Amino acid sequence: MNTDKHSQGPKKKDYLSHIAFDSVIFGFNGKQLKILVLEYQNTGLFALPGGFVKRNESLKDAVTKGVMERTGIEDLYLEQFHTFGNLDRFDSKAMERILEMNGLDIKAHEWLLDRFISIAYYALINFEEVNPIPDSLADSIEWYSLDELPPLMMDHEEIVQKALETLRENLDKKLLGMNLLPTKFTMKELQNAYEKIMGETFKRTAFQRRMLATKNLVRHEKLFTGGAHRAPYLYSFKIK
Amino acid sequence: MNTDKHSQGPKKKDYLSHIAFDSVIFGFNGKQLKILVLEYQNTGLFALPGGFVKRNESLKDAVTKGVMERTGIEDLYLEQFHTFGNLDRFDSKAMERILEMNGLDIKAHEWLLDRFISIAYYALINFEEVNPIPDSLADSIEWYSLDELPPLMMDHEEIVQKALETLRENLDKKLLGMNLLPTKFTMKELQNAYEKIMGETFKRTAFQRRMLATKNLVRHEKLFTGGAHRAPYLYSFKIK
DNA sequence: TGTTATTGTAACAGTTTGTTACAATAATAC
DNA sequence: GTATTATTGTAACAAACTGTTACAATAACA
Repeated sequence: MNTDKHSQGPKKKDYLSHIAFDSVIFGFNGKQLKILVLEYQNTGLFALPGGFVKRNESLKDAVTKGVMERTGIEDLYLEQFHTFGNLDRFDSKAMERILEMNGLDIKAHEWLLDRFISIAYYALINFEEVNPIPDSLADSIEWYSLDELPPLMMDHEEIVQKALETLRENLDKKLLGMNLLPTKFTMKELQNAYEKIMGETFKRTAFQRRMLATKNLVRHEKLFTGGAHRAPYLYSFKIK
Repeated sequence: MNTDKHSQGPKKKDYLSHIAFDSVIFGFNGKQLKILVLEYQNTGLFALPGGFVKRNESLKDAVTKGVMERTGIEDLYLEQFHTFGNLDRFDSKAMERILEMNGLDIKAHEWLLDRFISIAYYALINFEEVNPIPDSLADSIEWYSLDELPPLMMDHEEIVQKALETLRENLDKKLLGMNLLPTKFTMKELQNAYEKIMGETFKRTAFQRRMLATKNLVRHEKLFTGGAHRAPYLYSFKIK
């Protein structure tokens, strides 16, 4: 736990003004698709994990490091999908409240109340393999189902929607590189992931044939779960 | 022609610092695919048309207006495709030279020499239907074939590559909404556009059948070119 | 040794895509 | 007129892919 909770927040001189990033971290456990949401200290405000870009680091490094610091999750494969720049997208009142509730001086952090453009990234992860840790500004960090999201700050709901659209468009290409599933998984788990992400169901036999036809899967030993039926094979993604 | 050539450049207080945009304008005339490149006044520096975002306008409005001002082309359908934020992407020496050669005071425009993150957009247009006009900072604005591009400033060549990749991935979805072809066109012209953009050839009969199967085309009268052969039909895109 | 639930495939049909073939022309030459 | 030439619009067949049904091959348990 960070004990510097009430020490100084980000300093203007260290960061690029007007530039922020936000991340949509999709998590899956074989059954449900969720996303990671922060709740800010004593404010009732919910937001996506985000941050700012230091003057001396690349955008990509800033996002990789920033998401790690705010969630405690390492080795995320983050993919940029859109940059949000509407005029109404920044809510200085909310930001003021977050600063106030964290005992940070508003005058010293005035630059945070200005207009920001945000570059958004998404990632996929198996949420049973990670243990998210809230950063010093946040009260909690929790996995929420997409249909049970709390009201999110600013335009963060729009960001989630766009992330989901992009994820659906790229699923065939991206699932392989992502750690959404355990290293070894059954065909049923794979189908479940596809169905939950795409929001539609697939016929078992056609799905299985399509996946095997991609030549991206390696078959391993069978998985004996104790069920009174034929045991399924385990598969893993072929590394190209 | 802008006669304020040597008047003040963009003022720091009017713009969001550290934020720029760049555009890749693809042009096609039925035969060749080209992109629009600016050459800066007396510097030998070539760049994509770009600009900055005013504090009181949305990113989208800034790009729409900015591209119009720098190229003279109106009604472009611009599509955001990536945001570039590497550390090495800004070249302050080049920017200094551009200011100098345009008689702009470097001290007064120091903010332009700082690090910028750039949101990139692309557009498609029929380059015989427009007449690009260089803005006051630029010497010329010209259409260049992709394989005859001059060396571009900063990371602009990387931006062009990424634009081309995105365009290829989205061609089926995007061509319809874009004004790349004349209102009415033959199947051969459409195939030519596809081949030049995708960088590969297609079988005439299969291509024709695939296009007609999309139900996005309306057939019009025939086009009599004077050639000693059957006249092709003209088509236009169906507006959905 | 049955019974039950689930998995892996084969078989067939229906659809889409690749390839070849050929008839239907516009202009021109005679 | 009629033959010639280049190109276009489709049909016809094959190959590949997808949807659907059927069924054999199991793990565990009664």
